[in-house]
Amino acid sequence: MNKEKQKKLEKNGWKIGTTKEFLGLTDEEASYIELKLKLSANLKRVRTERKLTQVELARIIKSSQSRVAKLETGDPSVSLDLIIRSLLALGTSKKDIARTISS
Amino acid sequence: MNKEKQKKLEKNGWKIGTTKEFLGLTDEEASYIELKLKLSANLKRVRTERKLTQVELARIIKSSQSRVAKLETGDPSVSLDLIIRSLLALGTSKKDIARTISS
DNA sequence: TAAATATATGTCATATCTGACATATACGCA
DNA sequence: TGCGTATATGTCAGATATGACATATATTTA
Repeated sequence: MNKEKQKKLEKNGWKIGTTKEFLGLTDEEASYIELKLKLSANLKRVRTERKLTQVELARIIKSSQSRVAKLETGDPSVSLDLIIRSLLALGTSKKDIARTISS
Repeated sequence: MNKEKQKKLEKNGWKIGTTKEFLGLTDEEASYIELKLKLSANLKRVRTERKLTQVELARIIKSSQSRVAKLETGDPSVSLDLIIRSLLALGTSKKDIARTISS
């Protein structure tokens, strides 16, 4: 996949028009990235709601603080698998995950 | 993660009690696997509805027939990322994906 | 303000996922 | 039955994701 495009995408809040057309993403690519970003944002929301630090979450999911940071900032190196597993580890229900996806 | 457990899980239709307790999975593991299996089954459903062969789907997602077979049989070697991307490539909406997840 | 705490970024060796290939099995249908 | 077509399974080299670490940058607290 296209790491560079996604990296760019995550940084520009100043765009004119959609980032999708700016970067020339296909519909699938755009949807996929959008999905990941939504779930990442949700993960951060859930963690902070639970008043956990990134270090604490890292312990729970048996990872590291740096990876949690990457999870939450939508770093292109993180997989949907890890995002979903982290959400599940925090007790997020399937219904909530579904809600986030279709929102 | 635990490939062997999942591999077992996918084969036994004859279990007594839940596979989860039989295999000693944690709640997160069980939910995660269940999620993947649901989405895999959905992918197969969508493909056959569209009257596509595995070879044709493989072309669309730029993969191979064998990987498509693995996608659809819930092989432990396939990621959620690939399942989701395949569904998106077939035009499945986020709403539909969400429905599958919370079903 | 400074120090403490939390989060972000960069890098890397290793683990896991990937497409591709060979080959096996299943399912028609003549 | 055998033959054509579709799907499943096994393997592997190369690609991508991973946890861990160092370190930079925010953010909070005294």
